[in-house]
Amino acid sequence: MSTLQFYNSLTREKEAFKSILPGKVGMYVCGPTVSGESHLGHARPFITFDIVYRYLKHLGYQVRYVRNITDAGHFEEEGRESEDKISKKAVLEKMEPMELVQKYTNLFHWAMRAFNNLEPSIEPTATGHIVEQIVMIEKIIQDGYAYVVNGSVYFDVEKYHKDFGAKGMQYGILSGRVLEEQLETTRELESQDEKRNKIDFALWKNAAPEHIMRWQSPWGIGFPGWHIECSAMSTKYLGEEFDIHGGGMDLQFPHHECEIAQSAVCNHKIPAKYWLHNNMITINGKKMGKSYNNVIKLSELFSGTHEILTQGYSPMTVRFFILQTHYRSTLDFSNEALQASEKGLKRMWEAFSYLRKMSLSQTDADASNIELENKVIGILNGLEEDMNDDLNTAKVMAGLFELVPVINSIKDGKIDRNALSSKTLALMQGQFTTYLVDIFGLTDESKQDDDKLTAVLQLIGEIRKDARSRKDFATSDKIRNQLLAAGIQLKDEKDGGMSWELL
RNA sequence: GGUCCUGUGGCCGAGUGGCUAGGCAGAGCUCUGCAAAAGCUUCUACAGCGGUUCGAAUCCGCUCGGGACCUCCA
Repeated sequence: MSTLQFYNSLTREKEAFKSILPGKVGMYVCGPTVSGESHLGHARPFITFDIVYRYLKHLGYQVRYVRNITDAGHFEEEGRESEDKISKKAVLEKMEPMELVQKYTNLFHWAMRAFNNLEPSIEPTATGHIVEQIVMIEKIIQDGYAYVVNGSVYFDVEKYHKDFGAKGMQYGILSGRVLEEQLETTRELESQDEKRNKIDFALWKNAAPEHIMRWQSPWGIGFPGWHIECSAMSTKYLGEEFDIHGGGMDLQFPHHECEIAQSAVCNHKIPAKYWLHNNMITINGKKMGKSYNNVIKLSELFSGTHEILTQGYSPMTVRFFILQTHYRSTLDFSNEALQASEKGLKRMWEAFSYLRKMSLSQTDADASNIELENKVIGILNGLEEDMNDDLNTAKVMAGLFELVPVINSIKDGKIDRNALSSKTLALMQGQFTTYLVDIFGLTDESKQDDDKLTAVLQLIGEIRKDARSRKDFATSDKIRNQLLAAGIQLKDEKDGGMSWELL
């Protein structure tokens, strides 16, 4: 029996996972900023952590999964025009900011459902937790690690680093950055610097009159800084110290580093034990991002309406594509790669469909092919080990694929049904279901055919069968070709039967 | 410029000292009236150079290439 291991960004090594409370896990994952439509890049963390969530549940843990919605505007970098990207776009689109946020939240949820991601236990919004954030900021000010300037509040990174570094919580502990170097290398920013130090970050930002998203605070009217919401909400719902904090690698610095500093001041401890970061999806080797102008929105991805795409890719194809790679590797997007996933998934799913419907004999006869039996059992038992090894979904998938020819050969009669014992066949059914359905969250995407269509096709199938038995291939081919043109593909099975697929 | 990661066959992508990844594509064969599907077989690898070792894709060094973060970002 292997045990679950995670690569912990905090310690930079693989560690055995042990929950703080036996049997219970608290997990916080940074959610989307709903100022725009979700894109392909968003698919990765939310599918990755959906797998983490599903796997922990599979292992029997009771998991509280918190994933926030960032719906409060974040300011841009100091030195640029100070603006809130949500409110800016709201003006452009002539919408209420909350209306805009709601629209993109809905779209995000639509995409998550399409991917068959389980809903988090709690999905808190930043705007719904302004009070908690203000309380936290007040505490940080009280303790002397933040200062107020012109209605804004900034975190004093240098003071924090000096005091908490002595307690083993230095600024840079997560990202491996050395503060002294940061102080030297941080770029010179233009003008109006209210901050004592360039690396200080905002906890609260004074809102200019034209700024639409605004709240009353002890320091005037403004809005929260871009890291405090996660600290406030994770503490509220998971406690001062919880098990897992997840997100994309790009959030490691500064976002998660700042979260640690804020929480450390308030709670005197690093908020999470295990920090998990998924790697990026790249397009032609470049990270996808707003600033690269190569963003494929999820709606475009599914429909194929983007100039990079030669066709649309279904949510399950995308999910499968992501699972075929380890989550800490970069994943390069291309039409070729997605088409490979589409075909691979189809083959896997068809084998699985046959396997799950296979009725097993009740007898306990031994396998007639011991070698094959042992090979199959070896692969099936190895899946858990691969999954426990920092969620090596790619390797699990490879193991399952090795069994596909076995299943198909049984189906085609090329391998005798008795080659494997019923016990092993049952194990195979169980493991395929567990991994593909329960843990990987894959679903059947084949178009549903209704009863009437089934009856019609059965009739047509019989007519065609008669024609074939008379060697009237002109008729049988006409039936097959015309149905294909109508989007129904007929397949003659080995056993003389016929199956069809709606294209 | 600083910090870090990475370079596997036509494409995607596991693997971290000796043992096969896997998917897709290509080729051949089998089955089939034909097709589709499926099965079997098969080809093209570990960026380059040097070192450590009985043995390296895997460890070390250098060279070259790619990327991430340092700024909103999944």
